[in-house]
Amino acid sequence: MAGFNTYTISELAKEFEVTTRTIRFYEEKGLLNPSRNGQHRIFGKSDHACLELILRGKRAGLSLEESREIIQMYDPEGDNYEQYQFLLNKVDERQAQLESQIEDINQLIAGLGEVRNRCNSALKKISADKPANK
Amino acid sequence: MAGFNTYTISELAKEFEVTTRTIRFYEEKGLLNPSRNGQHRIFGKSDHACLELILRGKRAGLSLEESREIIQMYDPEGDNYEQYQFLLNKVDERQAQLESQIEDINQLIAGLGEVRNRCNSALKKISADKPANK
DNA sequence: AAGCAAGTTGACGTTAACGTAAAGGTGGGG
DNA sequence: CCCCACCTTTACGTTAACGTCAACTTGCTT
Repeated sequence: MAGFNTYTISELAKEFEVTTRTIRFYEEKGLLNPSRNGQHRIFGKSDHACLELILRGKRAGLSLEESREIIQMYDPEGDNYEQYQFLLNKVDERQAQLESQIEDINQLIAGLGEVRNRCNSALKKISADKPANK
Repeated sequence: MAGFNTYTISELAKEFEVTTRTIRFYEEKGLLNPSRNGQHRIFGKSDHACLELILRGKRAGLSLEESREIIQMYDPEGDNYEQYQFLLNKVDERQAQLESQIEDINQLIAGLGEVRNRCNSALKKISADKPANK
């Protein structure tokens, strides 16, 4: 262990249940920016937050590129009026996409509800055909 | 065109905006089961429904394997009590997974809300520093 | 007959997201 | 001093999900 809000690569790996290879890969892709102590990587609070976001994005079905885009929103490049307006638009776009994704998932769930109904009907019919055990 | 509820490969491709290669690939993987007129594929209503489900699953971030699993739920293999019970469990599992996926997405959206707030604050500050145009 | 659009089967190429093995530096404990 | 656990870089391997030719057949149309 090094400082306070810092992590070694294996600490991060253990906490988020990923391999060290995965973490190095995310760094390669520019999604994490650890500092160095000689050769060794030192991950800070922001790396921790980024990794959390990446993995959440992954569970949500986002690609690393999409997660990177979201990460960049948290850390805007310019600071003038147009930049912020542009960023707000991007935020809205991304939110719309995520919401339409929720719709798709809800439709899948609705479909499963239909399957469940059929199952229950079939089970009822079976137990009606077999009134043996009562 | 052939019959009533049937489609050629390019009709399906056009309707769902995918390539014919994609459709053949899904057949290769056993996700679609077109009948044949000689060499030519003839897709029916169930193929149409499956393709719709596959693409919805894709937008939701599911792999083809996961979509296949869901498809198989619609068309149960056995028909005895245990089979239906087993299927009901699978349905519940999958639904739970989809719901937790929605949670992840909602957290991403919440994060975007934070970004939006920061943006708006920054914009307010900028327009406060520049009361030139009243 | 000739050609063109639409379909077919291989077969190899590509990208993303890592896995996995090789070969080596580095600080502490026995 | 030597081993061990942990870290490093380099590099090739792998899987999913198609893309992209190439080389045909088939049916219609001119």
